[in-house]
Amino acid sequence: MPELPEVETVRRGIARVLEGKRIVRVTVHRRDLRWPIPADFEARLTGATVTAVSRRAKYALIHIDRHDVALVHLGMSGRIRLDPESPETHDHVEFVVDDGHRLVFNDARRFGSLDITQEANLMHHPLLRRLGPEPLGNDFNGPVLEEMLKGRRSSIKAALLDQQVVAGLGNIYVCEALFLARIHPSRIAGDIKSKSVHALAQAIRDVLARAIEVGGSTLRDYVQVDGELGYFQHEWRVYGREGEACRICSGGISRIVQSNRSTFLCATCQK
DNA sequence: ATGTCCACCTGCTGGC
DNA sequence: TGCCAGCAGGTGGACA
Repeated sequence: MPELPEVETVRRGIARVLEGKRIVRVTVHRRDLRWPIPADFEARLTGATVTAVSRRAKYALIHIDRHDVALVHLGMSGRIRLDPESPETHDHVEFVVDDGHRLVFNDARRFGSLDITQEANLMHHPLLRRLGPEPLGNDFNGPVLEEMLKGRRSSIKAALLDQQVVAGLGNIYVCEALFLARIHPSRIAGDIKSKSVHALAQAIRDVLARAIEVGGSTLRDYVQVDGELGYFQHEWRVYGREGEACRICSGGISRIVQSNRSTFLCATCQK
């Protein structure tokens, strides 16, 4: 479910609930997620005060006043519910804070993961250390993307899904960004002209920023912390629209399969 | 090194 | 109604 914008939306929701609060109870119902939740996970968090909630790529990072950081990855189906009225299947972990609010981590497919590590080692964590630049950060722009793609012989679609090239994109936003930049997903990454790569970098920033903007609005009512797809899905230009009309040229949106995943594109607009 | 593919797991949909 | 194939927002690790 979650690519960078959804994780950012979740991060904001978590931050509002946790920041400055003391964690009074952590309950793990199931440890065998993508990787086992460490045995000392509960102990290291219980009694700690949350100082900040940040994000790196698709990881939400819960910083506590013990020089530790909890890593939260939602995988494909992970969600976080705030003060749920009733339990659901696949509720794996619960966090209770000192003002009574509860956050519940639910993940049907268990591709998500939870870990805890020392703050000083955070960026050396095996799951974080190889990540490429944050697309919305100051370290990402056209020339940087160009450098990352130089010599790459994979398709641009595959390259953008590689978290070492740019961190946080997934299947939806890669499709959308390539459409905005009018680049065909099958193009060889390293062969794309400089000007197009620069347009692509901007498209990536634009589409992510817009999705966060719209996703964030669902949070205003305090309902979902959650990470359900926000309202941005109504703005999808190609993703999930096979057979429908391109919003630019009215031609049909097509679906192809690249590395066993669906890619959506307009073959007229994207060259 | 780089690129491609599989595996991990559950739930849902559409066709028969 | 049931069954089955195919699909789903991720990604580390095995392999060529």
